[in-house]
Amino acid sequence: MRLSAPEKLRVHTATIKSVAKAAGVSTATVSRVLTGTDLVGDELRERVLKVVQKLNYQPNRMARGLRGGQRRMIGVIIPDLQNPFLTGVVHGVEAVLYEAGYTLVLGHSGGFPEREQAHLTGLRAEGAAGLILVPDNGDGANYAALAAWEIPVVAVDRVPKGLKVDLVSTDHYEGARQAVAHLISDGYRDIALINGPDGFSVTRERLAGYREALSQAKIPLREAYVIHSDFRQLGGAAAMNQLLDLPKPPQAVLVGNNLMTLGALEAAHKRRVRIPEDLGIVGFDDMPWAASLRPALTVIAQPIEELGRVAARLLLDRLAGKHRPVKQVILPPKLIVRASCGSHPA
Amino acid sequence: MRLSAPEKLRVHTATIKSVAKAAGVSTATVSRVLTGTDLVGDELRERVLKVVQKLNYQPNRMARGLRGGQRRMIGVIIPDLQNPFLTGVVHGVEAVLYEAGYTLVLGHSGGFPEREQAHLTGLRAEGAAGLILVPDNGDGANYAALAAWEIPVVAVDRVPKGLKVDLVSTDHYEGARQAVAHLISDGYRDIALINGPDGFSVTRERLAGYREALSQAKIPLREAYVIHSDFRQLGGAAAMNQLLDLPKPPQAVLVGNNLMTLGALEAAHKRRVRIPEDLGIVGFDDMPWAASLRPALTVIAQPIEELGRVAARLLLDRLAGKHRPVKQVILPPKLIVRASCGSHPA
DNA sequence: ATGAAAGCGCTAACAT
DNA sequence: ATGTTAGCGCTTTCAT
Repeated sequence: MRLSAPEKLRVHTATIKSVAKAAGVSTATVSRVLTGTDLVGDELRERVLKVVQKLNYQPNRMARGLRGGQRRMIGVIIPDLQNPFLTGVVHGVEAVLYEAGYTLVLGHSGGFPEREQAHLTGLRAEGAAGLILVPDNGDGANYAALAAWEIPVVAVDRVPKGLKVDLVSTDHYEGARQAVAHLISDGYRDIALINGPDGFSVTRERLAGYREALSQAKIPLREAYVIHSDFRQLGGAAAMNQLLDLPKPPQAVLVGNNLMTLGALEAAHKRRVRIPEDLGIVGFDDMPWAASLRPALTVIAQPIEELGRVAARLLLDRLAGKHRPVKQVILPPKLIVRASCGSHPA
Repeated sequence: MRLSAPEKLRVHTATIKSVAKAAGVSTATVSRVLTGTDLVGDELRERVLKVVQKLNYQPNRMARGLRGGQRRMIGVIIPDLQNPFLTGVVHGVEAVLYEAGYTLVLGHSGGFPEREQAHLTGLRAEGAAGLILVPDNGDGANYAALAAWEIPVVAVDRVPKGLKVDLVSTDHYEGARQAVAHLISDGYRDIALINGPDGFSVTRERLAGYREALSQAKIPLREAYVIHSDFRQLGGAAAMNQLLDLPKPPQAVLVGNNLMTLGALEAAHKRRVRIPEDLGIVGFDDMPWAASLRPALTVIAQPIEELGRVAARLLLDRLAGKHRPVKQVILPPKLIVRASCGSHPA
């Protein structure tokens, strides 16, 4: 698709040339005034500034970038714009990046590897200085090109397949272990796990934590109690239904993210399961609505914004030219006990 | 802040020149092959494509844009990245824009007018082809510059001060009217409104709808029942507390957005107010968690993604060069009755 | 301290 | 059908 009138569409904007002419100086002087790279006499500086003001002149970033200048743009790619965990991370990233004078460009893949790819190549063409990535569940082919493209990359929450980069993540193993241990101490024994999709690092780690807590309490693991869902609300509901349809339904469930928890809760309500009497629930992520749910939700809270802030700082370090080995920062989760699980009448 | 080693940082990337040399053709031929503007002989085309592949060449968008080419980037600015209503709108925008081959660059102001300003000038420098804007509550000074900058702009949800542009919005007047009328039909008479901040168009319209419904039922409006809050969770809680502290607290409340509703609900729970027996609640926006709240929430649902889609289409029209007068598209809201209001024992 | 001029990577007008 | 070249708006030597 081409624009209909490419020529006419050109907006008449002030350029460095028009400013120079109006101020009666050379373009170099204007550039110097604006970038502050070199001293300019007070009189000329004044004149230039005045004209810039009057013409509402704004240097063209493309032209600037072209001349080999510093790139001040950071790409951030997340799989889902509507997942509050992810937007929370972005919020943290931005707080730090903005402070450091970088612009953030946000892309999201919506679960389509080709979109992630499109954003990747787009950001490259746009000259992004660095990349913060919450990897989607592709086969890693996406990242092959990224490896060749030598800009700093930091991954958040999940390990990108086939890419050796810095990683910031919560300790999902410990989170799952704590949650299940808490449920056990409440008297629940038949405990299920609604986990993320197969293939994610988070998914593996949570499963490991779940196993550990069970084995610690000498409770055998039942395959039917571990379900792989899709991080989405509908998936959570489907998983819960599947569990409740079992000949021997679980007494408690640990759900692997915020949206799936919402779905699971809804499904339980529909079937008139009483929580926490008939079924205890612990969810991952403490969301603004967690306390207002029916019943108020016990959660494993991740330090969401901190994940983003740390990721941004790691990137800034690399951007500053620090060469150090690839690093993993693992932040601790926190159990927040509310009303969705309680003493089980075992 | 300057990068420490600007020179060394330049990533060695294939350019059109290196491709041309490697393929033994001129740069013009490479350009022609890649843009498809002109026919190129099969043999050369083959050769070029092969080299492009091998060198993993990616045309530099900045250089392209600089040459007066079409701009394919659309800026989207929202006040709050963490408000699911807003991310829902962006989702709708993107669906359409992506289809049309545009890239979306997302910025958010976080309630700071200077950040909105920064994004505006940034997008301008970056050469954005158009802008979709959910205005923040500034004094309109931000948009003065925007008016001079002659690119298409579409506003969503709120009327930007001092800017005459296309607008897409829900019928907030009708939404508020319906909600209050429903509460009245349920037997509630003392009905409060937790509204948005003063100065927003939405705020005015909802107040008008609220007034209309009351006057229709011949219920006098009480000033103390109308509270201006801030669209955030804490604000909603504070407003609810203020209402419940009144000598004569309301029997029902209409809350002006999703996050404030969460806060209001939490505050009511803390004070052990029974809903809907003691207090009926209707909230704006149907969110994924609305049905799982305690109690399930009656809401005025906005066609969130549709708002975004329509906005994107309006922008695409203008981008295609269609000149038509400024237009307002007002979409209908929908009342969804759940359990947070019910027959009131009047 | 200031100006002239080269050149960033690319496309398009002009040659051939 | 292909190559040569000018120039997009800017920064940055290199002169002066």
